[in-house]
Amino acid sequence: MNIKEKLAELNEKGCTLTIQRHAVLEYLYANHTHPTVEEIYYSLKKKFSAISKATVYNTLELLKNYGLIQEITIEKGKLHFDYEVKPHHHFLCHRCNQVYDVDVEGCPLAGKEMIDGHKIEELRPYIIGTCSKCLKKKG
Amino acid sequence: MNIKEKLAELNEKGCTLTIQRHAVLEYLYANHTHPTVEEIYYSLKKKFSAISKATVYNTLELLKNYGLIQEITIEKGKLHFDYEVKPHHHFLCHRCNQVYDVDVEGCPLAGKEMIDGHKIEELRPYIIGTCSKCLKKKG
DNA sequence: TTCTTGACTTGGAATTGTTCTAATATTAGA
DNA sequence: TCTAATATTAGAACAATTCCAAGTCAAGAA
Repeated sequence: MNIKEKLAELNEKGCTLTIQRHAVLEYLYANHTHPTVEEIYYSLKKKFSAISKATVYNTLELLKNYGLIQEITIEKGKLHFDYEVKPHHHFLCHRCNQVYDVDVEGCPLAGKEMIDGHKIEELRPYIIGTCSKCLKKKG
Repeated sequence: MNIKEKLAELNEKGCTLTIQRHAVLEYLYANHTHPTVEEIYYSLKKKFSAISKATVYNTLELLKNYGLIQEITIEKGKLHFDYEVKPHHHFLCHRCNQVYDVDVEGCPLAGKEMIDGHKIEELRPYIIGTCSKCLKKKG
């Protein structure tokens, strides 16, 4: 889903499209690197020096609740965010703390609505390890 | 793996078996409810009134590094721990914040060592939703 | 056993990440 | 343009975790 579609959806659903909200969504659209809240905040500060951390948190929460972005809890103690909401695996390198997308086919949970009597609402398939770049450094 | 085997493994590897470390491992062995650090700390306080939070954190980190327990980052902002280290899915209910084990067969990552050039060291397959108990409450 | 050294634990301070709050600013509709 | 509702701001408050210095304990040497 491109950014115009997401903005249109927000608009349709009656969400006020402030410049800050636009900026946060735009930032995630331009940076598919799974940034942390801190990274988003400091990057936006460069353009909108008055933007507040609370606004960044509120906006991320709002976009998440509209189903337009994805929250990632792969790294302990801090949140990452992803523009892409289609279910896909995330890989965290415990050396450089970079989060990568990885493609895994054949997940048995795909499309499932219930498991053990619990209602499935979101999949968060995470993998921890050492990324290709850090493997090379090792030598 | 039962607790005696884990204690033996610690001993073999030259890890000092203090009463605090024993207590933390014992607590996880007796409570397969995926407790948070806070829950572990306050439960142990009842028996060992002098135990410090730092020791609980240090011990959990140590046991994790020995591969004897598992850290769970399913809930934002806080850690849960699991005595069981065999890969299995965890389900977080976003209403009651309870973490459940769920059984999912046929994970395509099982046994895999590499993905996209990254070295896989740990799988963290998480699912978010509403648990069976909370689904009943809803009505 | 006593001594010594290194490892472990403690309590509290410091740090980090997130949420809350009250005041101000902006928006959309009348 | 006015009004009421909503959004943003700055900083305080809060929660989870890590750090630190001091004291304690454990294992091996004498």
